[in-house]
Amino acid sequence: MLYVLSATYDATINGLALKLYNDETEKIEEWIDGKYRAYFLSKDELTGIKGMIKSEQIIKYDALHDKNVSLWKNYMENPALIKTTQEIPDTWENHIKFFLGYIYDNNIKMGMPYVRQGAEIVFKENEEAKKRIFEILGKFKLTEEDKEIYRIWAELLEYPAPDFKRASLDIEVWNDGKNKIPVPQQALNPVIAVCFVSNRGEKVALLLIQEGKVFDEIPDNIDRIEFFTSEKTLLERTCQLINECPLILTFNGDEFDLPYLFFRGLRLGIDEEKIPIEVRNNVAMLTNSIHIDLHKFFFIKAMKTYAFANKYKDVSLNDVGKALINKGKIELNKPFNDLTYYELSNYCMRDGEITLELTTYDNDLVMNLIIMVQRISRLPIENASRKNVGSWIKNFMTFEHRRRNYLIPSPAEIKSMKGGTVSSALIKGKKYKGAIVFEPKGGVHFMVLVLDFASLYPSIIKNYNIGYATVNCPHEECKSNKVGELSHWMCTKVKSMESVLIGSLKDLRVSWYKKKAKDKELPKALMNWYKVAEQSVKVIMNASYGVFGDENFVFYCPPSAEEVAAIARFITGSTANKAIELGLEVIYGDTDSIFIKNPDSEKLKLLIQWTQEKFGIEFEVDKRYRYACLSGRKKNYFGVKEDGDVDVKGLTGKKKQTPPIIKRAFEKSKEILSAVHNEEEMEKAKKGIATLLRTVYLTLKRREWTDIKDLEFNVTMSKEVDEYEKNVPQHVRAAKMLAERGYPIGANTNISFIKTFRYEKDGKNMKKIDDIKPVELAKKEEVNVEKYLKYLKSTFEQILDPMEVNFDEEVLGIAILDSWIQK
DNA sequence: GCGGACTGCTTACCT
DNA sequence: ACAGGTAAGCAGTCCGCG
Repeated sequence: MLYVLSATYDATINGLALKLYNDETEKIEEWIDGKYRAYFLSKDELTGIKGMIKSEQIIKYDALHDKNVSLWKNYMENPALIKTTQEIPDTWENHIKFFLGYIYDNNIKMGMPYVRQGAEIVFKENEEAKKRIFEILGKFKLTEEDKEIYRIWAELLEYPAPDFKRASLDIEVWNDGKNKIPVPQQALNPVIAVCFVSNRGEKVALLLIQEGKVFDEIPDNIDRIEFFTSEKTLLERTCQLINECPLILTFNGDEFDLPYLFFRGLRLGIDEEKIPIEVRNNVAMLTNSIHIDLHKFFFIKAMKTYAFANKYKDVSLNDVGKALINKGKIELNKPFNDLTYYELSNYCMRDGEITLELTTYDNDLVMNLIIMVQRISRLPIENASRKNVGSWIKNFMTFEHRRRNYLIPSPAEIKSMKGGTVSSALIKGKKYKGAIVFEPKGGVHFMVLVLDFASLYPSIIKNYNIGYATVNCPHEECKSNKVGELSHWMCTKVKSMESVLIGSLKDLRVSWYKKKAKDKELPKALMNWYKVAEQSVKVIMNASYGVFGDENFVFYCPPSAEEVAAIARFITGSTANKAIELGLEVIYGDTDSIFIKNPDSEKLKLLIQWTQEKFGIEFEVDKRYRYACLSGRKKNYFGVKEDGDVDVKGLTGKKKQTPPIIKRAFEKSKEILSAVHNEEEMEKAKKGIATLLRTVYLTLKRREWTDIKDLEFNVTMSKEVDEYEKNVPQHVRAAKMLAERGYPIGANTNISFIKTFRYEKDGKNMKKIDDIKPVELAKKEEVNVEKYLKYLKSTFEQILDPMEVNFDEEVLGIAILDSWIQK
């Protein structure tokens, strides 16, 4: 079968080219269509437009005004010419990319199986999947119109995907260790090593023979090493291997490996046509195969937080590898040039292995996530794996407009008709008021239940018919349909597209995929597939409300976003009030959750019943804490589950910037706290933690740490050094020091620094000044121990305060006494 | 000229 | 280019004092 992975505009034929993956030959095939012409719409008949081939009159439904409109559909010679029409007033749909328009108008199911039929390709149905879809649809009571949408989603989610053949590619470039990062566009230094690792078991290293380098033992984890005396031949061989593999995976290949190969190839006199790499703005495409840059994929914020639960902190191969497959980069202590052939190929091969395995671990989870996102978003795989959720949602909503023959409104039209927000945010600079967070009751609470609303925001979008067309709709009779505190009203006559698209995905997830993902009765492969489906939908669900409040989103609609948040406050707020009214003890709650201490089961049942009936949203016990320890600060607590698992939320000890010496103490405290079942054991735990902290305190005080790296703060520098205009934070100062010494420092790098001090002349006296230094430059004597003790204290106060332990008296008191006795 | 109070910036977290 | 709400620490500024 042929899986549609990619769609592009091909200027040489002025048409569309699809890339299809053949799962029998494991090769990419091409399919082209030179007939399709892009078009735009206009209110009036237009004449004298350059490149216009023909026009016809059509009818579209205008959702903003809830009426049909007669428009002119103007076909254009080529997509470049459409751009020139964007400034003409009363025109629509001239921002749509050629290949996306093609996908919409021809209902190309991206990522789905097709077969050839003569010159055409047709969708290949799968009987087993069809049976399951039938079963799924039976679970819902739906109108015919809605049923079709559920069916379309279910089809995309149910059809199996093949085990795609793929290989990772990694290159190493000559470097003399002076910390200069090689610039791809210049490609001054030779490529000395190239590695390919495929999921069919092949591991190949291409090495450049260098003068003076010793031939040592070849690592046994490599199938094949090919040595080259000429770099040009090595690159030609690389191109050949790229062409032979349908999918090429890299980590940062968009910005480095592929452009480097391309420009280096040109520099060595290889014909541009013979290099199968197309370097574009921040993206590198392959002519005959498909390139997926995993750095881009793991950088997608929604993926990072919702699919991978923030397990990796910075998006580096080392960090992601360690976090997801427990495999990090090989640490080097000398420049590439000084490595032996063995060391070099081993290093390069490891990077290649990590890159490949990131897509194969857990039954090809990541590869399947990419395919699933491609299907739901209906984007070419290169776009789906690089673009953020906003692009996914934009694309499937645009698709749905074309499918229903709706006019796609311009962002300006939505904005001018729907206006702005009416509430004010608590945070300066934000557009509207968001979620409610209850004041936590600080202290240790035994037996705490956490109840929450399943997919609260998507459920609100569905149940309250939120959308750009339905919020503050043009009908007089809808104006009284208000919920919560805001003045916006929702349409009672027309269902919003958002409520159907997002509501159906939510329904499918809640009543099918969530259960099936855990169903051990199912064949293993199917259960795994369901896990992927469940996760992909979750990622999209969690972001679905936010996009409506993002001014860059094409269907940006501030009142929609604001109304969703307001209804959520209303729902969670009334639920908490009802709980109190029933005599339950609410100790905390955040956005969609409510923490109840030791509830009476009858009262709890009543609350759940009341809530389900009143709001029609699943409200259930999500977690049971043997005890929860609330620091008294919002978004800042830990809870110990019945199995002893410790859930830590927002505490400083868990933050990535916290120095390892303090983090380790925090982890040990978690172990101690995990064992606590009652008040008595809690008393013991308090003593255990005090003893633990005393040790850390003394280690710091006596400067007895073994490695200064234990003291480093790890902070991400999110911008370039010179973009910090308002002030210069500590980590940026550290970055500057490193940059001066030639270290490669740029945006999104992690900066490790030590808090230090120095003396400065103050008249006749010397004055102590707080300072910082990059860990690479800091010396033991300079360490500002006082700062670390302060940080230790504030980190642990978050758990000691609620446990009624006084840091100074009960922890330091012991420590001071202890150090006095020892002297 | 000094130092505390205050604001704003930045990062990392929560839902 | 999803959203807003919160904690914490630091940079820089304001302001009263004298």
